[in-house]
Amino acid sequence: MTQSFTEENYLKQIYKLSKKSDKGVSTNALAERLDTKASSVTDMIKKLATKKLVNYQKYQGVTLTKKGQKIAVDIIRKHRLWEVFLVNHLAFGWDEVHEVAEELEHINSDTLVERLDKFLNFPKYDPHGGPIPDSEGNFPAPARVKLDELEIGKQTKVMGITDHSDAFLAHLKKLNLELGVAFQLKERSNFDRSIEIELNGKTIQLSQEVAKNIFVSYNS
Amino acid sequence: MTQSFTEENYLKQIYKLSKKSDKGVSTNALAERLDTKASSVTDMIKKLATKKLVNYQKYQGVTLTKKGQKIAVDIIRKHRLWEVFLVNHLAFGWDEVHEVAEELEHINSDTLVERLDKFLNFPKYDPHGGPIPDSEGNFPAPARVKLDELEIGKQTKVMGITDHSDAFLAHLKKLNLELGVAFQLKERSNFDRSIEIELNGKTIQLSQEVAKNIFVSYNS
DNA sequence: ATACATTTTTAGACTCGTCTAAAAGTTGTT
DNA sequence: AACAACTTTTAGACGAGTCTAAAAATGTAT
Repeated sequence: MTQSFTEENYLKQIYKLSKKSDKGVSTNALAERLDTKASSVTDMIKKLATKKLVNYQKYQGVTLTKKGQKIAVDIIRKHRLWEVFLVNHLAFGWDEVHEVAEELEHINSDTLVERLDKFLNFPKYDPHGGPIPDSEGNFPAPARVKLDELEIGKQTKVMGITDHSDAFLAHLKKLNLELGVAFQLKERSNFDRSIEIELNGKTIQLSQEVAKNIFVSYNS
Repeated sequence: MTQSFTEENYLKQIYKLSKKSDKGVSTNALAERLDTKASSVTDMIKKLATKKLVNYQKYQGVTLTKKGQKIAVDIIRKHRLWEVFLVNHLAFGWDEVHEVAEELEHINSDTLVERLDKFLNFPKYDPHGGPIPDSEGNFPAPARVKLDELEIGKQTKVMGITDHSDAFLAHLKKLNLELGVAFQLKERSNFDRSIEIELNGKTIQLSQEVAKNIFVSYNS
């Protein structure tokens, strides 16, 4: 069975949104991400459900089946491999890359993907730090990135720090930011690159200085 | 203005077919190439005509406008550049390449194409010998290929010979195969690679031995 | 030059993915 | 538990690209 460009985009977005919470993905959330209307989303979800790519019950949101998940992960694999190619070999900046990769990820050829992977030397992470799944769909351990460079919106976890001074440790302690603590990056100021994170329902501000010294996991 | 995947394929095929003769391209020929029905072709041609990409009068076949031609040549450029990439860098065989390039040629990014061109070192010919137009749409001089390696169906011209013996020259003379003579390659036997060409309305058989010693132009 | 064969176009219908407007279901508040 | 607010689904329509069947135009014989 084969999917259209459009179906693939739905599956990819369902995948991404279902990482953010463990409930089914809502119609509205999907509509917003795909820049379309809720009614269109309902239609497409029904279609994907008949293809056994998603689990769906009216009003209850949607989740991917094993089959649907495999396809979604495969698209992410392709997307990230192409990003590596564009940045490492075609001199694209990490910020120019996304749009083009968005098109390339739908090219359909297993041979192409495997040979590209080999050509790129089997990279584990894309230029943004995103882990690249292998052809079986297994992700490598999440990459560590500086919190200062994390993408807005990411759900993440404290993996380590670079500054081990007592002052810094004390500062973190006061904020309850210990190793392994999970939180979400909400905003980054254009002015001073200070950030706002949400931890246990509380919103906390961090300066760029602090953010630079914290390593967090970069998840898919 | 932007074109769909499908429109681009129509333009490309119209371009290719109009090289074969100087009349307008017929609806049926196009239908066969695009693996669709004549009625569908008529519909699409009307649409392309309103977009000023083709010249069209009912029952009189179709030709490309300047605009349409530019788009077609651009797609050929992309197709051939990707072929070079696949063969030279991803270890594809020249025969595995076409299908994938057929998809890649529709990726839409000028930046991508120009950087790919640079990465590949501005190649002039693709792995089959097809000339690669520059970004302005200008083709380099046609490549010379051995007649033994020319694709079936190609309209071509004698560009040179490698065997200069009297016997060979006499043989060619008898067949009217002189420098500059135009003809079309009709068939190649799977058994002994002898070929059949059409020259001035006459069909002529040539052994592989002869074909190997004749250079012909490889046109777009 | 008329009749037959072939090519091309039209007419109407279908699928895919989308939309708007309205109905139905869910959630939160009091 | 009932109302309001929001979310989701349904119903009906549309554009793109395709199809079949039939009509119109063109080409080819004799």
